[in-house]
Amino acid sequence: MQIIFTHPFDVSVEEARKIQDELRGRVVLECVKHSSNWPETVAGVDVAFRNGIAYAACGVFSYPQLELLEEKKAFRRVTYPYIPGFLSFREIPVIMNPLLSLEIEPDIIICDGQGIAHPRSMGLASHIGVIFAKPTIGCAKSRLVGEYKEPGIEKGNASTLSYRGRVVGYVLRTRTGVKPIFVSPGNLISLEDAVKVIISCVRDRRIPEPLRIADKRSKELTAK
DNA sequence: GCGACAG
DNA sequence: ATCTTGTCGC
Repeated sequence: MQIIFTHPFDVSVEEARKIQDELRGRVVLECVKHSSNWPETVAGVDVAFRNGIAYAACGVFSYPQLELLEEKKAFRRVTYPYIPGFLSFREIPVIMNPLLSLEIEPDIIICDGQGIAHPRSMGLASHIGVIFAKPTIGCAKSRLVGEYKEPGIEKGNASTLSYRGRVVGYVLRTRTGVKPIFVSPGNLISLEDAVKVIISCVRDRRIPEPLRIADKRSKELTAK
């Protein structure tokens, strides 16, 4: 993969806000040129923390079989605190190298956080999507912004997530009786396709496979 | 000023 | 996110 837009990460909140406003203009909410069997591969990326060190893991999977094809990991000292709305600046530094060193370039990258369901439409997934000019999907375990009505208790139910009068994502019940997940497009993909892909990546757990495995792997790194 | 707030 | 024991439910 190639970086097509980069910037310094250890910035103040004011600078971070400016960067987000600048990157926002580069987000594309539709798929660009792809065949009927797109995507053929999807990647999941996640970061775990321990003692001031951030551990990242990313895995590339075949789609829709979801067989693990390649894995890349990395760790880095944490240099940015967690600030709601600025998660990107804390996680992207350590996620960068694993993504760059992948031999198999994934068609879509699934991120553990929001896509455009963000105060400035620049959640982690959108940020990563713009930096790499790749399709990305935000898949979060809880809400950052937006209103929605609780989806039905049964697996498969969903409701829209709206923010400032716009539908920015979907609240998906991936397991009966279990807390739903929040899906929003990151970049170069439509809301509909983002949801379809995520649904196809869900096996028998709440979290879609690519992300579940990446989460597992990053946490394993934490123990060593 | 008060409450909300991805990971 | 991380820390951390037991415990409820399929």
